[in-house]
Amino acid sequence: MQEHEYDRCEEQSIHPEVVECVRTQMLSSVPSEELAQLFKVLGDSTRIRILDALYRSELCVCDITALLGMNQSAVSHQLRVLRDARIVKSRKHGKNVLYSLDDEHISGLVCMGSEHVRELKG
Amino acid sequence: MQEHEYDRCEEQSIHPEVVECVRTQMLSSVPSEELAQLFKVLGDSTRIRILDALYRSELCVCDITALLGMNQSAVSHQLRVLRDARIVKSRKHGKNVLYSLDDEHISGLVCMGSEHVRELKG
DNA sequence: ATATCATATGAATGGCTACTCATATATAAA
DNA sequence: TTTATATATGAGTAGCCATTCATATGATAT
Repeated sequence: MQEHEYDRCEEQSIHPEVVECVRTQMLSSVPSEELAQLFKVLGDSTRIRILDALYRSELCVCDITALLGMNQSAVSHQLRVLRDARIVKSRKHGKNVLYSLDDEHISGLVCMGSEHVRELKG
Repeated sequence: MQEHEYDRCEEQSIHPEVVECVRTQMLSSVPSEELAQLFKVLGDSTRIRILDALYRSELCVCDITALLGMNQSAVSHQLRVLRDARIVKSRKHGKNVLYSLDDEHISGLVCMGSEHVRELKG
């Protein structure tokens, strides 16, 4: 995250040197589609609430359903999205399926995101 | 993130005590709608690419447009989304408008997210 | 085996959103 | 002032996605 003096702007509409420099760095960098996919999965309040709950305890589907006051089918669909993204994992226990967070990065992301949100208001 | 022994599951479909306990903690917790909104903004590859570029240098709109090889209008629309979420900020410089990241949390989120993505493949 | 309970899933749908096109605004240059 | 350039924005549209409904699967108990 360097500083740039923008005296170059005066002459041309674009600044090919800067653009080329940044382009080079970007190429070896973020796989944007997959990263966006991860954030997309986190970008739904139902899924955030599920993660918020699972952060506090391993829970079965009907518990989550009760917690959120939602349709069981809707919850299962969202759990599938979270499972596919390997954000949560599940294990069978009798008739129940118990869900829990699969990765420490995720709680980190949620914490850091919450901080950002908190600061925007404060 | 406590452990739970799930012997309770046998008798009833739901476990009211656990649910109530988790519910209490959740109430004083994440404002899920706003947090989801933040992640939703990050959940688009065009916007991720813009952030990836701005992480490396302050850039004007036409530079970003050239970098992404996209319609200028599309870029401006996405910059607006990022600006509204206070993820990027802008300043005028002659005819140009220079954009840069507004918040350190964001680069942190992108880094942590990238790590998650990287581990899923590795 | 049958009934019941917990979870998963396919199809249908309404709402949202990223992009395009056309155009407006704003700044600078001639 | 006129012209050109940079950016912003409103309307329109196509594609995506969260939820619901109906149903399937799978496990336990009777």
